[in-house]
Amino acid sequence: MKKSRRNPETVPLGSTSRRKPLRQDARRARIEQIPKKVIKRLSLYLRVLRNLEMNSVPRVSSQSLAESLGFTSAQVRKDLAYFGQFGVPGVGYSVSDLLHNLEHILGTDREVRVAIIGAGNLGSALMSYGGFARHGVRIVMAFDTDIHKIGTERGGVWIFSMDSLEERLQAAEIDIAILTVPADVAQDVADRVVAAGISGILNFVPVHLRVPPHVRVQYVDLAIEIETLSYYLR
Amino acid sequence: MKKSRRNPETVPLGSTSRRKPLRQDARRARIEQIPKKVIKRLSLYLRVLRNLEMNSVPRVSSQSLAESLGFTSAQVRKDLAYFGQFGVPGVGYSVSDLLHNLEHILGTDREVRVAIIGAGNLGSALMSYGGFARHGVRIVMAFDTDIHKIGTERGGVWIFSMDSLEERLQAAEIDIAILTVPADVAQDVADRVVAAGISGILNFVPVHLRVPPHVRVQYVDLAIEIETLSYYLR
DNA sequence: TAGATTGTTAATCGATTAACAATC
DNA sequence: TAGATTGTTAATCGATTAACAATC
Repeated sequence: MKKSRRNPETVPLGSTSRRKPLRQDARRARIEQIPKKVIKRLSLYLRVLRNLEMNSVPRVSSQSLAESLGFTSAQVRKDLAYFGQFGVPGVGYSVSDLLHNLEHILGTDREVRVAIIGAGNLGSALMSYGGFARHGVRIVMAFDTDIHKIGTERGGVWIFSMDSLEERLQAAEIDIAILTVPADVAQDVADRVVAAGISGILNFVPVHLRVPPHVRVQYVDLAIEIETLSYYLR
Repeated sequence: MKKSRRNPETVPLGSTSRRKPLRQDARRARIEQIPKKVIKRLSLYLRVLRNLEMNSVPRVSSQSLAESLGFTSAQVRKDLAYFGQFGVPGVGYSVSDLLHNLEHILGTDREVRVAIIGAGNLGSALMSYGGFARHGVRIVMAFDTDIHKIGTERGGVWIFSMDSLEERLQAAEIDIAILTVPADVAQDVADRVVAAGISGILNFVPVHLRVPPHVRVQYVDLAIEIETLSYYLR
């Protein structure tokens, strides 16, 4: 016997009452380890959906979502299928429904609190960078060793001494640390951040960090991006 | 009959006379399309090799190269095999030989000339960012529309008017454009840059760029990195 | 020589795409 | 109803790893 493809209480497009079963799906999904590539694409879908919502577009198909990012429609549907059923056959997806569902899955429906460690060129540029706010990301504080920077602020973000790192990270309930420190201290700083209970690091330092398995590190290495491009020049 | 695994005129470790056959290999490789992931790892190997050379380490095995980056030794050997034979069985790789070979393959043995389009927070941080120089990357010029910024410099890089974009990119023989402009003009700027003959773009703007097939775009999307991390927080 | 490590093949693993019944 | 589009399975494609003969 074939199992039904949708919950019995079928809900009309635009309703939010499908949210409860989804959470369960999401939890199950998390256990069977979703590929990181899928998560990245989810975040890209979210960006498109936000644009569509801003333009008051009510519905979107996997086809058009895919086209605006250069993917295939099958990939969009497969990615979403990891987490549940969000569309209506023959109709497509409700933009605002899918948007909220994806935000919930990614955890950006609540505030994500980040701290920037190292207020050099890159660090302080990020402090003033406006692109985070609309993704529910809040830069709460920054740290540096330079006595001239400590106690000042940039883009509304205060810079504290590295001496107070652990206690402030904990008190401020920081979720993610952005590392923009010199290469020779990166591992030490990472160790301290992890010891303070942080489990997500965005690392701009060109150094491979050794961290415990529960800690996630995302690398952003500008020189390597350029070097990769360089290969393809003729 | 089995074909010999190495050139007849076997050269001792440390010699550079193996370079000529390599170029041929590299060219063949380029035709049968190397995966981009391989190119990225090549660049990571290069980083480790530079550290080893700085510490006067003469030789390295695929095993130790892999360990310092969290890869497997098989992957290191497989990646290198796309481009030729660089090691000596039972001995390993000459650090300086492999380093120079990889630089040649990636094209960072010659100067890579880049321009930064958009001298906002991020753009001007990159202008002062020191991390590029040791990779043979030279930030030659920057562009902006702000009359107050035009004619000034930052980190030794001059800011020019966007009006002169095409002619200056060409005159200065720019290889790669770094895009740090507002989202709503990103596609327009990309079109102009491409029309000026640029075929490599490093894009910091959270917008999917539509470019001709010969143009390579690398995306660096900070908000998406954070959103991806956010998913993994508990 | 004995031990170590490469380059390469085959086996495995994982991700993408095509295709289509189910559904609106 | 006819047309459109989903969710999902199976087929394809690609990337990683294990294993080992060849080599130093």
